Amino acid sequence: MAPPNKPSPAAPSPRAASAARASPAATLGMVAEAAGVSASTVSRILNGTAAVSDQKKQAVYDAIEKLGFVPNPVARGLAGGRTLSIGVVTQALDSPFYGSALSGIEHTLERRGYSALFVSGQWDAREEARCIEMLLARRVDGIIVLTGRLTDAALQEVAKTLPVVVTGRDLVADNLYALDFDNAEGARLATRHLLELGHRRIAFITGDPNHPDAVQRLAGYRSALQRAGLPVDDRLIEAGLFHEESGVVAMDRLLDRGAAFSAVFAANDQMAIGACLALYRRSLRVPTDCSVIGFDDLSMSSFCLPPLSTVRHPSHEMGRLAAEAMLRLLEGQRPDQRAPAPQVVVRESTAPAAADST
Amino acid sequence: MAPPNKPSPAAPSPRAASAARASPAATLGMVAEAAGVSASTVSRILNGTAAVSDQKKQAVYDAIEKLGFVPNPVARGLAGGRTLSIGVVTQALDSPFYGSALSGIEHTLERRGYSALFVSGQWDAREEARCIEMLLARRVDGIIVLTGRLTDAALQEVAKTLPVVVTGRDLVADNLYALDFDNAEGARLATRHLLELGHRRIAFITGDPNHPDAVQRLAGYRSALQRAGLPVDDRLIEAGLFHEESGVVAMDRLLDRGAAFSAVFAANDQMAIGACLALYRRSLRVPTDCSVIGFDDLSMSSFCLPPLSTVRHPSHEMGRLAAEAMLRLLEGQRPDQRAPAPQVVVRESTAPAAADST
DNA sequence: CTGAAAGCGCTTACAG
DNA sequence: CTGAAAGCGCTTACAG
Repeated sequence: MAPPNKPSPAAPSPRAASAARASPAATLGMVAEAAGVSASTVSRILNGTAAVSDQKKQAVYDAIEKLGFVPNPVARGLAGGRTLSIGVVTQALDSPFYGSALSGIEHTLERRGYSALFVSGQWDAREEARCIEMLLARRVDGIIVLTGRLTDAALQEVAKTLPVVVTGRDLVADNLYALDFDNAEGARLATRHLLELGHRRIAFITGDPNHPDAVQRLAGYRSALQRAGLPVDDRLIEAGLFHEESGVVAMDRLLDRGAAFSAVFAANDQMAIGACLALYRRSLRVPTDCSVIGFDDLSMSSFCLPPLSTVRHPSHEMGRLAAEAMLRLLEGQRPDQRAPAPQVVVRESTAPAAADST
Repeated sequence: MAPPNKPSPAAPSPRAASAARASPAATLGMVAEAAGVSASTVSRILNGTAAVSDQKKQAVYDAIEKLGFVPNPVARGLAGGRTLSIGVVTQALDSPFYGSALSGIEHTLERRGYSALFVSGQWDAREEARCIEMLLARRVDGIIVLTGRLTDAALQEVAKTLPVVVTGRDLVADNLYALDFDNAEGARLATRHLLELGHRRIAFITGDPNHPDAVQRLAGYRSALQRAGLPVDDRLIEAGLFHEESGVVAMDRLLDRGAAFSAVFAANDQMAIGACLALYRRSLRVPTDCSVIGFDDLSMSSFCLPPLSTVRHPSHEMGRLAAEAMLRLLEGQRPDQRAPAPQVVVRESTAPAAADST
């Protein structure tokens, strides 16, 4: 419909042609020409940057439609400084907990036109720092850090460059939002659940002591015991590394040293699952011989044998909330998302203590 | 050391300043100036595009060091057509199988300077197509598709634009590499393992019939039975959806209809785990009352109670191989990576059939 | 071996 | 309300 004003000045260069052998890929300039307006105008319409007459607007939309134009985010990123991408540093892509959080992030970001760049820090502060460098180099618009081992100071430094949201910390700083989860309270609840069932000697498998979650959960365990007027017996505490195998090792050690307990609380579900296997190997039944409770409520935990009691730490929702907080930061607003309160999920791995073990 | 030839023409613009409040971010131009060479020369050194005298080379490296210069991949992508990023379309970020594959991809790509853009197709062909559009718009250098529901034709179409590697298919096309895994053989092996244990009535829980993996595994099951001269009884086949819950539902149905069987083969570990729970609910013991074998060998499967027998489908390695194939395609070479042969992993969920059930 | 110049596809002051 | 122009930070023919 729009009359071709002049011959197209932009014959596809050999480079462009090889980059897109299929469709030559319409550019904003081509849209402008087809609609008989300037490139600036097309850009403004696309970004809602300025009011444009309805007439031109329609012409532009028609041209976009006809040419199948999709703005090039790379060029957009270079010119405008915004790439519509958010960096996400996680510990691992193959973790049941983090995987679910990533999926929560992806879903809420994508419906707002952002895409996520996932990089994993491998539980190592130096790696995490490298991830952040890389994300900075790729000019992401913001960075979400899932817990991790970076210092608060390092995070605040990053926040001087672009918006940051971090989970698992209690930290306030400019251009940064911390979405904290009450791990201590969660651990307290888990321990209390066991106490209420009549258990008095409750073992604890802690997570990696370098991980903030681990120390908070240990603190919660201790505090629940103390509130109940019970001693904290260090011989009942064994360290794991948050994965299944470390749970079996920890439980083996507990058992080998002849520690007497009628219940175990593992600082996460994966270690609880490992602990159950160690118990099984010795023909000890859960929960008859020993109750076990985990932490996180992974989706797989309801399929354990027996289904695992745990404390709910909604990973998918945590991811969603973190992403929403990032969106608010990007809009220049103060985020206000709050993590849900921890809550015990009672399934079948915990039972009242036998009369003789109380 | 390099004498400042002329006053810097590039005072940081207000935009650049706000985009990087912390460090002003050195550019290639600044490096060139500091080293007393042209931007072209710096670019060539960085890319090894042409021989450069050692003298200038050294000056440039010094300048890069001093300024802490990191090339901007966004600009690089715009100018050179290469973004050093690979799009990966997966089904879900929170799947134990795919998560592990993604991690294999990430590791091998990152050590070659590429980064991965993960997007998930949600088990939906239309979603997958959208993911690919998005990746194309972001100008990734190549796309890895983990199985998925796209037609072969659609994939070939994408391969006209950029290199594609896809898993779970047997497909040859230009600029595309299919890394296939022998699902049928794996299923045959699993079934044969059960047969060798003396089982004669073996139930099968298939995966989503729209998924190629599912149909191949079903075929393998059938073929093993036939080779053994046994009939295929459709009443012993029940469909699941590849997740745990569908495994319990399928097993419930099998049990409810009074089908007689002494062993079950589930088309993946997640459904096998679900099946075990259903059995447990009815006080049926694994493997005493019923043997169960899965497929995939997820890392969690060795922690099941009892530890699950399965066929090894090495997700992490599959990811690594797919990424390596992509790297070769990018180098203009023909990939030659082959998926490892399937292999039964015998653990404790399978046992000889009781005398009366053979 | 090395520069100057044009260009990648957009955005954004700057002027109407 | 709308254009022309400059610029984002690189790469790559094109000429020496």
